[in-house]
Amino acid sequence: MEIQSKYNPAEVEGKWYQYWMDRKFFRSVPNGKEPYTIVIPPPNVTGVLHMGHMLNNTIQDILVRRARMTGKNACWVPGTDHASIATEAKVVNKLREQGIEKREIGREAFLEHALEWTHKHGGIILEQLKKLGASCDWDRTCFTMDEPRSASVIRVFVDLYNKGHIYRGVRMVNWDPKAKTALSDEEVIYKEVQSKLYYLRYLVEGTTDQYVTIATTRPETILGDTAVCVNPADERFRHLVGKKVLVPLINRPVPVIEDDYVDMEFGTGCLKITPAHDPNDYVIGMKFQLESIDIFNDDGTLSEKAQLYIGEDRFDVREKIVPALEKAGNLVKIEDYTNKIGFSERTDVVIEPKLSAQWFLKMEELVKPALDFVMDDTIRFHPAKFKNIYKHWMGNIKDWCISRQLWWGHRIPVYYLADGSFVVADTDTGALDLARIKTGNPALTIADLQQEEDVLDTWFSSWLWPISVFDGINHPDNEEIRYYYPTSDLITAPDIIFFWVARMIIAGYEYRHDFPFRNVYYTGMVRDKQGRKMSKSLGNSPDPLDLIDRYGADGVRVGMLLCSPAGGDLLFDESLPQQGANFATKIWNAFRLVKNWEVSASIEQPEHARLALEWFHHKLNEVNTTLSDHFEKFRISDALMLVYTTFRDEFSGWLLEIVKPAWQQPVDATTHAEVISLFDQLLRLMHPFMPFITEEIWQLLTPRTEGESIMVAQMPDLQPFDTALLDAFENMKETVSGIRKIRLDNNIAPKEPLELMIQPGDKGYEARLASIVTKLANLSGSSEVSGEVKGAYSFRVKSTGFFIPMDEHVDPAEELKKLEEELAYTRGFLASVLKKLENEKFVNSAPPAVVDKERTKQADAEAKIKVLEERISAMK
RNA sequence: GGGUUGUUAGCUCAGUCGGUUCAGAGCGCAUGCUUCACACGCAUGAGGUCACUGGUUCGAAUCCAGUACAGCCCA
Repeated sequence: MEIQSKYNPAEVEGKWYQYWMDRKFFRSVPNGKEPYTIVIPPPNVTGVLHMGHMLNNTIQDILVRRARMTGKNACWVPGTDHASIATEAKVVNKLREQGIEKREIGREAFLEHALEWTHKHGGIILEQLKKLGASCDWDRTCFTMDEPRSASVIRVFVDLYNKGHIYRGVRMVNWDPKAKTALSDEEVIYKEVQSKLYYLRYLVEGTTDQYVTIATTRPETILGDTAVCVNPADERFRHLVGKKVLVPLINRPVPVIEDDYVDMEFGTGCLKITPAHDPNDYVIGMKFQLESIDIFNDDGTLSEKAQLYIGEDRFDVREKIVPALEKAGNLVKIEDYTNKIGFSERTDVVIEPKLSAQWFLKMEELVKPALDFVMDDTIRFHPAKFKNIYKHWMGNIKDWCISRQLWWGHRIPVYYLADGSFVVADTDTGALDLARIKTGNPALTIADLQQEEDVLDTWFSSWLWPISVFDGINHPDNEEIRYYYPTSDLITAPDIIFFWVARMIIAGYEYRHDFPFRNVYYTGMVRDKQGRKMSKSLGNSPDPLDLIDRYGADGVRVGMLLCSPAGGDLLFDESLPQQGANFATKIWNAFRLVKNWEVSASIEQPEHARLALEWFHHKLNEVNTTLSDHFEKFRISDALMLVYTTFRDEFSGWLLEIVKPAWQQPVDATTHAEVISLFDQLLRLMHPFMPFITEEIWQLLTPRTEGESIMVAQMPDLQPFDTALLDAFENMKETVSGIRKIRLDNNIAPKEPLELMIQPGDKGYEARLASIVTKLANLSGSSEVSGEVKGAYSFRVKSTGFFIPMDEHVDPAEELKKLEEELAYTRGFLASVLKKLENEKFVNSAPPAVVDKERTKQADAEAKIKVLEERISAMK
């Protein structure tokens, strides 16, 4: 067989993905096996794959592939969400470029444009995931606005309304003046900005020279002021309480009130109150029954109620009102000031707190089981530190504003009657029936009902995702939901712990009376090398597909994981996928070595090969056991590092080097067959991390029948291992390293054979492994001695002394110096052990096992000191 | 401002709930090697008062308290 000297990921990866697809290996249907289920965090339908997706989906694929190979019925459900605000914004922009305004064409036509957009862009991200190797069951691909999912959302809204959990209320919401919609608190990003603090003085009514000075960062909002507030304990302003002051420029008289909310230390200690445009002022406004004057239009321009600057943008007005105030004699001073301002996550404009009528979901009752079952580890968070954050949020939960003033989304199933009252039903005919009953008027028609214009928050559909992808809302008893729910693991980023994770848990308990997933694994955020978030504006995010082109999907997958502990950020650098690609090459080269051996049935298996293979069997069992433990604890990075070092160091570095026949010599058939078998098992352990190269090599390693694949092969069984043999082998490695070091220090070529003499102690050397040392260290021979060897280099492993006689090379003074350093170190170590053992309290109170270990250390150190002392005295 | 998490090698991080020669890994760095699968490699090595200060304990990177600094969440 001809094997290419270079591994070519681009060729191999496409081929095998198609092979898996053609044979429906990703497909899952309920059967008698234990299910393993992951629902994908649905990416935004208009988005493209970014580095966060790469990390997130790599981890999911690793878990799913491993589950499949450990006998489970693995099901990974892909899908996308409709992303109300982001998608609507993109469609609006696109239409605007064509000179079309959303309002002009109306809701129906707009939705057609949005759907068209979705069809055009919606599949891109899922196609990109295929390049990564994602083993999703593509037949199950869902969309939050497809038919079953939409019906689920509407059904849940109606149900929660009927249970009394949903209400309509006027609240101060986060208003996005660009998208012209309310946002939930979680969609607001607070950023620190350099702004100004303006000190303005208000004339006390009925005087001509008495003023009160307030400080504000938003001078334009004075037009909506309806009070000035001071702290009741503040002597400076006592005389003003109960009087009125005049709002500058418009001379509206407003009362001076007192409330201990006001911080006496901040600004002037005197606070202007604008109930319509500040959440805290709103609370005070309610308390004192102040008038609310809404001076802004929905697009952030000033309304007629502002009296001045009508129709002008809020930021333009800020520029203009300052000179006007100065001219009117109301501006006292301006200071630089740093504060945090909320920005829209989607449109990045400054959020305007605004009073408006919205739909809310009451959270207080719903969160109860969702909080308890996380705190008692029914649902486990990895890492567990996120439990605290979760608890804090759940404990301080506020009602969820679920309405959005948009068209792209699930239209709220509320139908208004002419008198402003409303009915809630999942269809318009259902609503009509309810309306007829409610009004007692059987003559009502659908035309008499006006459906709510607003749509639901996108998260109001994603929170049902683990249920709705199996159609468990519409058909709660269907076979799929009963088989796949609860799902196994959720892999997501911590920044949506409230948006999504918490709410899915809430919905799970409300609609399935059970948790939606057993484990939640929080990935870190992918940052650049300097620790900055990857963003389009910084241009510091590599294109994932370009990375796959250059390093192969396997290389990128390994690179993403090499350095990403759960919950910890990943500082991405191209050296990481480079390292992954290098590792793929390493595997390929090991394969070439093994596959290019000439095999001879007529030669005996050498002793060193037999021993090394026996050792590696045990090593593999040990690794497999540790690997299972890592996976159980979601230490995915550690798991990868383990297979990485096992393949590179133990398999390639030790095993293959030992069994490798001499140049152009054949290998015996027994050794060859065993190496192939061990290689096969290693490939299985590595497959979840590097699906493509492992499949390619697995298929070439031995003849396979049509339809076979490593991805549906089973992982090696967990078996016990001989730790004594593993320990002995580690000592052997130390011996070989000791000889190599002597060669390096003395410039002795590897080709030059050396003679080794061994002075056995009670530890550090096992004669049965001698043949391996002889091969690896290129020894001309080895023999046991009982005493000192003169004119030799020496080193020790445990209490065994090793000598390389080299009269012509050895510098006795140098050798003596090394020995004395080693002796001093060992004596120091012994002293610290004795200090413990001579301490009665230690001997009496420490566990016997610990004391025994100390005694062992003592004995080992004493033996080594004896060896060293003998050696030193012999040299003198 | 409130809450919360962290601070271990040049960098990124482990350290499995106080005890194996426990101070580790990967990368990077240094030195040597074009050795026959692999220089995308191999061999060997250097690097750390475990942020600081106290306390508990026979014993602390690990537990407790405080300090400094940093991050995250919330207002």
